[in-house]
Amino acid sequence: MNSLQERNVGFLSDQHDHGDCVASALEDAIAVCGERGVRLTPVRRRVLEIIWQGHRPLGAYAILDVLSGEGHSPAPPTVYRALEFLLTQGLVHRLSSLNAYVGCSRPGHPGAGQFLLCTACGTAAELNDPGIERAIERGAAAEGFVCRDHTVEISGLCPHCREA
Amino acid sequence: MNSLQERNVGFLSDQHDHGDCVASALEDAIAVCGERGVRLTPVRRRVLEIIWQGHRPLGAYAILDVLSGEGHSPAPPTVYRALEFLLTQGLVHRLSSLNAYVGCSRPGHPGAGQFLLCTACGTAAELNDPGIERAIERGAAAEGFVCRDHTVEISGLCPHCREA
DNA sequence: CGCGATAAGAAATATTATAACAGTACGGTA
DNA sequence: TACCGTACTGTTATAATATTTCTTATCGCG
Repeated sequence: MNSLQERNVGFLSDQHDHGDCVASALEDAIAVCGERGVRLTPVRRRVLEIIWQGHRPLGAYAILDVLSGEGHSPAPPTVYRALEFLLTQGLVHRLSSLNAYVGCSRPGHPGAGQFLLCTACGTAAELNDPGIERAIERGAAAEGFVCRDHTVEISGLCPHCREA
Repeated sequence: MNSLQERNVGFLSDQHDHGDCVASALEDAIAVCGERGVRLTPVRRRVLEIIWQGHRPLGAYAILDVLSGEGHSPAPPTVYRALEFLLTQGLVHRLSSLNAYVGCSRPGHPGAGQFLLCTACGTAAELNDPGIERAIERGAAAEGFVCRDHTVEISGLCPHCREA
């Protein structure tokens, strides 16, 4: 299995089975939480699964709707708390330009990642590009700025949509 | 005057007078709008001034509050419409990680810019770093992605706050 | 079991943003 | 100048996103 390795969430080679993708994301999450002694409770786990169902970023209320269709009808704080936990553990990312959430391609790893957001089909791909990170670090340092975190969200057309 | 040149909004050499800064931003805006045949109406102009009062990003409702304290009490759409205009004309930027707006350092120029956001004092500095832009373009291209726009918001500590 | 800590439920509300429609001011033209 | 069409603003209502607060339940552990 690919425990704790980088999951492919790019555009170029996503010929994988989607169910597998969710399943392995979940395995990683269980492993990460186990190691850290934090609890991947049913709600948190279910929210993570829902987020991993697609490569499309999901809003908190979209997640809420899915949960509601399943019998539970939790209130917003339940979802936001689950998301906060998942963010803290590095299992999901928040895309602030979309107010939406996606699974993290490197569960449990630190670092922010960069995102390619297709405006046509709505998919998101995560990069962890050292070149971009270096350039940012360098640009910040030139201003005497100490970098703690970054948001890099690139919108445009994915390889599939640019042709259509 | 510095008509249409790049305004310094960095941390390193902001020893300028703040009133001048607002005034010259306004001059630039008037020039840009004049050239383009679009109207910098009183509301739009006032919103732009309010945004330029500080290096701190301002939320739409904060702008609304300032306007309310001045006798007008416009409703939210008035402010959002002014902001939309200013965004379209390249006179302000929106920081999506903060849901807030700042003046653009290169009024009227295309391009997204990158932002250094100090979590301690709340100031924002704009970069237009070709190195970062190249790295992003390159990273996107490697995934076959066509870049249309980008959001780069770096949070951390500015030179003043890192010492304190 | 019983205790302390962590998580979830529930209600209300805050914050950010937009839709829809009515009225007003502006700029061009005759 | 009077008219007309467009662009701008006012107003009301509401949507979408997120948080506060307090209560109740569950978990892990001694």
